[in-house]
Amino acid sequence: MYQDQQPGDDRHERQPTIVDVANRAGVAIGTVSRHLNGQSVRMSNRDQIERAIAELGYRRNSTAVAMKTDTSHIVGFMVPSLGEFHAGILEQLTRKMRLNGRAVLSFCHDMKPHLVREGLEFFASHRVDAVVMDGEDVVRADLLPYIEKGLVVALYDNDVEGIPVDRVFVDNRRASARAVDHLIDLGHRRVATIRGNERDYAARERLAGFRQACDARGVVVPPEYVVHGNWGEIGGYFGIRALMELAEPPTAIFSANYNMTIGALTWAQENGVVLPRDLSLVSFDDVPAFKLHNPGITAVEQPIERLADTLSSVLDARLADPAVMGRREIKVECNIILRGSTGPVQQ
Amino acid sequence: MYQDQQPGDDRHERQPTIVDVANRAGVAIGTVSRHLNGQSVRMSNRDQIERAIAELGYRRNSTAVAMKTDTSHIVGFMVPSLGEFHAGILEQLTRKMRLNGRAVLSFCHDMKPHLVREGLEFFASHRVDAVVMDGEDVVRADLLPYIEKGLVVALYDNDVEGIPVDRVFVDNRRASARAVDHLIDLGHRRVATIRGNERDYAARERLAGFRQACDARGVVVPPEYVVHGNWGEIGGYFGIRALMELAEPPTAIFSANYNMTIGALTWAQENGVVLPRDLSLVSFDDVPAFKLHNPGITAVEQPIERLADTLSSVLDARLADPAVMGRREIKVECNIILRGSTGPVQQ
DNA sequence: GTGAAAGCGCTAACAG
DNA sequence: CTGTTAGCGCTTTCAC
Repeated sequence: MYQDQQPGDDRHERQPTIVDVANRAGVAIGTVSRHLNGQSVRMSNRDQIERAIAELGYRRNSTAVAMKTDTSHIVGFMVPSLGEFHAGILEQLTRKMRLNGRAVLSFCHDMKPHLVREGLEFFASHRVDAVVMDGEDVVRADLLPYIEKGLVVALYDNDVEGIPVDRVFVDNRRASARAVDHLIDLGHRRVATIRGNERDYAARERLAGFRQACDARGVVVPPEYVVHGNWGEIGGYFGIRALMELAEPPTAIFSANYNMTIGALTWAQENGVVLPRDLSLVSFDDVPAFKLHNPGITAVEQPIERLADTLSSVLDARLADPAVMGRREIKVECNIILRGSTGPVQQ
Repeated sequence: MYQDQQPGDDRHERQPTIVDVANRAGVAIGTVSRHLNGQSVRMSNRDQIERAIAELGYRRNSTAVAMKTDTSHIVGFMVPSLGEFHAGILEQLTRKMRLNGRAVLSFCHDMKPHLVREGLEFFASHRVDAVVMDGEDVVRADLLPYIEKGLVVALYDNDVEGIPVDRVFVDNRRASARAVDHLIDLGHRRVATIRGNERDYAARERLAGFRQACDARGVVVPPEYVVHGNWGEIGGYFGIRALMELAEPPTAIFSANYNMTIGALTWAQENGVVLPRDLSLVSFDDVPAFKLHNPGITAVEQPIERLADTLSSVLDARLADPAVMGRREIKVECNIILRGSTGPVQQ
């Protein structure tokens, strides 16, 4: 049934182990292990070991290490999907983690509860050192038991309240307020927003920022100036339409994310609304397409690299000593990139 | 120095193991293991085991399994960076792999040889089932030893010739030829290209497609109509400039990737070149920004989902039986998305 | 079917 | 410093 095990067979010939190295170097495996882990070893032995390793082509079996030490040097990354923002975070996270010898295992849950469970289960059973995730609402119920079992998790982008984890967010509220301030500075008084899904923390914060800026400057916002875009492109498309078909349409719009902005732009283009003459538009999230667009889109830029940096240092600290410090919540600031889509109010 | 180990301490209380389950269920660990692996077990035992698992909150330790079986159910994914294309592949790959209980571990090598070595080393030592990677030229030298040691790898996007691995590409040549055909159909005779880095297989193929289409239609391509864009945005920017400042500038350009197209578009915008009146432009790679651009950019769409699908079935087959089948090279077709950036030649 | 037992490759005591 | 040894949690013989 099975092929004969010819010597020199194409199948894996057993990889050399620490035992082989020890034998060849004429020392005990303990010594090899110590050397491998950077502890000091008599110099002559060190050379012997190095030599044996090179000759054998020995490569440490990290699964064995993981099993023994209960740390895998892998961190899990769980997101709904890998659009520009999350992909950017993943890329930077990968870079940062690599400095501590860790790699990132990714999982997309597509907003489906059974998939978040499956992913969490995978992570936990593979003993990832930690998991970083977008705090979608769908994860709340499932997350808690893992955390109680000792899983280290860090949330970003979105919050799930009431669970004891570290958090790294952008200062959604402040950045939104500043973006809206910019609109008001330009003389706009009829300013509207296309908002994200209300069950998301980020959406609530961005809306709060919008309101805060308007209130502070005495700009009143009629209820019909707040439309739901539900984070998506079509939401943006119909959102702007609802706004522009009002008897008294806004002269400026704050769109709470990239996708909705794309939708809004599409509608504007189709309907001959020219920016910034007929309408000023500012978007949360900056993406390459906005720079290229004519006119360029004024946008709130999330500092992806800093987010990933922060995430990774929070995790490093937490992993170095899981118990010592209280839960942290860090907010990082955004930049506002001024481009041509916003201009003085006309009239 | 250390905290007292209070019972109920916040630190990990030892997770239940298969032994605990066996004890609680009153069977031997072998029986539990068999049940866990889907082999048949006496029904009464099955129930006992299930029960014990539930009560204990037992979770299989995949690192132990990995060590024992020498398969981790993890596949490595190595790319230079996570731009739109690679991120898309990763996302789909994640989805596909999940169906077979695998997850994807990613690593960005930033085109630095020492990082590709580090990544490969990480993958190998963690005993990934396979690695899928963009066949960048930088990996060639390092890859071979791993393959000889039995590492399963699949290449996509770009080739590294002369190594025994599976390959999944887009039909770069054919797709390019079709895109250029479209230009010629529109009456263009002065057609130029901004090409990618010549050490890359994809760049060579796309150029070959360009040439092939021109030759077939009797369109002669003067040497100065082939400019090097080196895959990047600035390459595209200066590439189009070189072309348009020619005494006899082209009336149509085929840009060999997304980044160079962005650069070209930027220059065109800055210099009052309006598409498609003054110039027709077709790009390899389709990205969201192209749909939004005014006019929309005619582009070759790489079928990301199909690529990932194919990659994952090739790997499934290979992993099911590493020896049985010869190396495979699969080419998948692209779609050409016609938009407003290409039009009949003017004059 | 099942239980007992032998490891997988490694780390971390432990005694020297 | 070093060698020896006891496991980590699991799969997989091997008898029964």
